[in-house]
Amino acid sequence: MDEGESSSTNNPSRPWESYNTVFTNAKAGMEGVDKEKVQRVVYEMSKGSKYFQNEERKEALMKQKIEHMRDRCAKLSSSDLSNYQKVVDRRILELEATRDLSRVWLHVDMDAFYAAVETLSNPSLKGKPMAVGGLSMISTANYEARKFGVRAAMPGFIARKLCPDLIFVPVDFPKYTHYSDLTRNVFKNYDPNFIAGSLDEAYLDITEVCRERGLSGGEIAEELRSSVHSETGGLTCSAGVAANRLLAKVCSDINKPNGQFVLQNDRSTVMTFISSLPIRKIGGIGKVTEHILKDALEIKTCGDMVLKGSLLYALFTQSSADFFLSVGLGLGKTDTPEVRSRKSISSERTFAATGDERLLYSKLAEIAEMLSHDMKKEGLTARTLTLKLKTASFEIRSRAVSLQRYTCSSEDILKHATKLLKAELPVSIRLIGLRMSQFNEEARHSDPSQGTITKFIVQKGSSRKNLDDNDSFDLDASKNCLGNDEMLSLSYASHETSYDQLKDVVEYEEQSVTPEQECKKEEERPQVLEGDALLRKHKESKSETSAQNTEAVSVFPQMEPLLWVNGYKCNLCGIELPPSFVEERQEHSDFHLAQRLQNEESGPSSSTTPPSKRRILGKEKANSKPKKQKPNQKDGSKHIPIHTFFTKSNQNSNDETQKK
DNA sequence: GGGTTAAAGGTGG
DNA sequence: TTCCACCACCTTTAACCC
Repeated sequence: MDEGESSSTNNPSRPWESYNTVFTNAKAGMEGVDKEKVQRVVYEMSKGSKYFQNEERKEALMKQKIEHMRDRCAKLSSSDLSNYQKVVDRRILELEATRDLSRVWLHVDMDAFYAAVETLSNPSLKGKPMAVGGLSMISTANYEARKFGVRAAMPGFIARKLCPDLIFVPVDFPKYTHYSDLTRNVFKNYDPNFIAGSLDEAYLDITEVCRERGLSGGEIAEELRSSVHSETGGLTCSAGVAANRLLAKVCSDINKPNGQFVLQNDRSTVMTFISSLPIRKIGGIGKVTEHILKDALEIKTCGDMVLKGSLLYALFTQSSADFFLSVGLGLGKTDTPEVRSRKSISSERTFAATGDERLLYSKLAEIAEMLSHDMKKEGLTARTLTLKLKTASFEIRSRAVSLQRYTCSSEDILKHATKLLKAELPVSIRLIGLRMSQFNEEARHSDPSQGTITKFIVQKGSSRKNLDDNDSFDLDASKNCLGNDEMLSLSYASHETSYDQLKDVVEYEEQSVTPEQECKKEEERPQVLEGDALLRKHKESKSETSAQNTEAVSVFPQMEPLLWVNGYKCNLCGIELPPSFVEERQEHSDFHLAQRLQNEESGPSSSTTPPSKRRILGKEKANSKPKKQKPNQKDGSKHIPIHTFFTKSNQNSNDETQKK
């Protein structure tokens, strides 16, 4: 048994054979590669590194998982299995009933897209091995480079070892976006509602086009590919045509590059095709799942998934088993889904591993700034912040917190990210990432293409209703920045974030501000301008010249002065506007004036007084103390659950058999 | 008990 | 000589809340 498994042939003289790298797998474009050489080079260059050690750790974990699954498998009685088989039989009938062979789907995939675009704009690269990316990581390699075993997601230094003449070209996203747009212009002629998977691939429902023009799916694919070639000035793509998207995607890979494959829409053709297809060809089945299915259940082809359905339903969750079974039947999505909007936005950076807290905090500040910038660009506010860390030993940690308000301000992000990071120290880190999720859906549809945030505020400010709506983007943006007293110290620090300031913020908060207090403070604040320490300070020193770090650019009569802190940040709402944005600054001043006038006109109880919604939000999280006290992970004995992904909890499996 | 949140992990481009 | 990215999606589990 298991002769074919590299993981189980442990030949001490050829240790690389057991190193499970993803760089020699069954993906396209690697035919004729000396796989053993690639494997050996990758192994030699990786051996002993921290990365390698982590890979070994993960490998061991996976083996444990497989062992665990084998155990459970062995414990299944024949009556368990026959019960599960009944479940499978029923599910097969249900799934068969959903089979739709009436649609024609086409999957287009550009060939070595980034590399091809670079060659187009620099023809001297033609015929030479080339990779887009850098020494740390490459994004794409052209087909000349692939002959050496160089491929996407391979570290550049290994790629150069495999192919010493490899030419590195830096990534140029705007260029790829331009060419991607050209291809999409072609796609929409065939399906205006096509689904863009990424810059270089798309799914098209060509059912109607085929019918209207009396052409086959294959003929349409030929025409489309030729059109892409001419419209882009020479880029080639591959296509797959089949009854659903899952199959079409598999098919587009078959005759890559610059080819296509058509799978006829009849059940027996589909079943023949799928039954012998290696499971790894299916999108969603990666290295780990492949390994588990092969080594624990001896499932190698999609056909095996149907044959061993009872095991799948016994050992995996319902949704995983359903997925596997539908794959085995050659089923896939045939509808055109609603336009999906993003669920999260993130930014992360890798750097030389360090445990230096100052350095880490300053990296964190940079990333918070980048993330905030991206969010503002897209007009997004969100309320769940996740800190991601990769330790020097490549262990990934994530820590999340849900905030009381939607925000996109770098100060808010940094404040909470700092708290999360602080709890992890001391630790040596090589990557920090920040992600924001749980978007404010009401605000996200606002037009992010506006010139400035100020303009946006002014526009919306013309409507009282909008002004009073606490969930609208404008007020959130300003209130977020007005938030808490302690945040002001951050505002000052934001240009040049100082470790000591950050530290103070965190310590101050922990000592004196509970979430409940934060809520209360918000409710007590009758209007935007009050309850703010900095403002009070300004009131006291109204007649004096501005403080050292501030610059008065506009003073309204009978009103607190509008100051630009550090020369660029509004002290009333925290919005950032460089001095050169003269017009925008004037508009911004007008906005605050208008708001003040409105407040005076309608009395202190109206306008921006927090209504019920905000209170609910506050209440929701009023007791959001650290929910669980995670076991201390700094002692090196970090617990990692073994039977997590995909596996059902052990003790339930028998009960469930009974139930069914 | 059902819904929500946090944490971890897999996948793909 | 150097020594493995960045981003977004999804699923699962456990803990917690009402």
